[in-house]
Amino acid sequence: MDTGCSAAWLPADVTFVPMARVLTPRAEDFPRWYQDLIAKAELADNGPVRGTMVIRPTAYAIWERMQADMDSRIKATGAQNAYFPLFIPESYLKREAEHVEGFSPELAVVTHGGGKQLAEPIVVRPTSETVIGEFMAKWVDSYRDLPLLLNQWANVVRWEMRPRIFLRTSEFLWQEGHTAHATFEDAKAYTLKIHHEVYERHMRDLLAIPVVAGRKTDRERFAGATSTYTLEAMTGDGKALQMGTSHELGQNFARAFEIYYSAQEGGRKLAWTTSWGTSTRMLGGLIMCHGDDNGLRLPPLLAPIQALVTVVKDGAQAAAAELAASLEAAGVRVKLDDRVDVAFGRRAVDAELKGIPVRIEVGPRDLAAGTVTLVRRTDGSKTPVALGEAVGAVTAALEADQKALYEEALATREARTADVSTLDEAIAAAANGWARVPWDAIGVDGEAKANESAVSVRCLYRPDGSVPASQDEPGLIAILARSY
RNA sequence: CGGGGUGUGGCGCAGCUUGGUAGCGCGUCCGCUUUGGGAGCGGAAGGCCGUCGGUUCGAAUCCGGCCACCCCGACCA
Repeated sequence: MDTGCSAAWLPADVTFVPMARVLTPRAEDFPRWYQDLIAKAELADNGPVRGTMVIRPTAYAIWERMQADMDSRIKATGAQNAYFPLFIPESYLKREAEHVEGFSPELAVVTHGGGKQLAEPIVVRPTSETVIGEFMAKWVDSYRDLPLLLNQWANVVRWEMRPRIFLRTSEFLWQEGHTAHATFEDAKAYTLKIHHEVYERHMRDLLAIPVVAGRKTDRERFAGATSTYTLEAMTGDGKALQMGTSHELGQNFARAFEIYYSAQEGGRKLAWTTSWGTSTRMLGGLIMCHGDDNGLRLPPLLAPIQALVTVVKDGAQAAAAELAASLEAAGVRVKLDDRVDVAFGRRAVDAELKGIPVRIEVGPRDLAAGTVTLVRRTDGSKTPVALGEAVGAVTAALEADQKALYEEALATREARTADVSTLDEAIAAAANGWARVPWDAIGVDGEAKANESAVSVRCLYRPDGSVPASQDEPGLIAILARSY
């Protein structure tokens, strides 16, 4: 473990006694590490009902920043926010055959209200295609009403058999977009725009997580969709995690809910709809992608607190407060930790657990030398910096570490991705990471076989990286992996 | 639902085989000393031992029922 003894005022030969183990190391027991981290960094708790979670302020602040970024990107595509009810008549779900079939095993159904049995059961929304479809039908009359671009931030409920905080809980928070278009081409173009310009960029630029953008196989397609696109991230244990998804719904829901419009050229036409979502699962992806044995590591652009100015001990308060003020003036999200009555080590460990990108230690010995100590969470480095250059050093570190985290995640993913050419090789490779294999060598039969080994086809894409229009295109590349 | 396991202060556990009325670590609270990588010492609070019943003079411990949760197999953002 890096005990970080390189500060200027320490002789080079000094070593600290390794501190007590804070988390179960990832290599020893990854699921345990994940749970330890969530508990010790105060990110979340399990709720009283199995499968539910309490998102604590530390994690919620991260979610709020994800929301803010995503929300502005979504609005930039022209969509507007709205809110639809939590309760959906059960009959709505039943209107789209494949949709009910896909969701019925995980529905929470309300049968009683006001002390009486309800005439018609009410479903707690697992997703809102159906209610929104109903209202789109009401609101769309003319081609002039299209495209209709809606988004909502909401909670949804899907009864889960095997819950895991953030990754799979019975209730989670998300944004779900729903749009209606006049033509297939327009619907498709919009879906891909969300897929690439909103989701992929959000994940890459804000979360610093490299994702593979591809198409789901027919087997993995969303219930009721004609095409499902996905963004897959690699977790720290070499599995795959679906970070977001967009669907072309064809005219399935338009037909079920009668979303017709009067066309410019005359006649009554059926609209084409889409839906797309990202959820609090991204918090789990963030932890699993960037976390290390000392805790979470937050990308600076995402971090609610980017820099923590730590007063090491009495006598440095004034200088630390002044530095914090300078950082704030420079646009850095900074917090001052002047709790000198709490042991320094505890405060340092806590900041590391929570993934605060940089810490600036200000102590009497630093000040005597006219410096402060810059500690970077990303690589654990400790560097003395002249007091007058601290603000610049912090902003430079934040900028560099946003990139460094992405590069590290990308390098790790590539190192754990095996290029293979047969199904057997792919299944074997999936034991330790991802397998990249020609889809023609797998096929629907191979996909079924892989599933028997708990390996799934995560997505398909063309050699040039673009998203295929069908899984039947020749020459596609498949990613096979175990998944969450 | 099939297989395996666990229920003991807030958290993690021991005690159970060989019944005698509950203990440890962490955390919390108070005090003093500390403070450059999870501080030390002293003191304190906190538990109907999952639940119901049985055996017994006496049950956390033995017996039976029930409940809950966890892990492994069938779904998903």
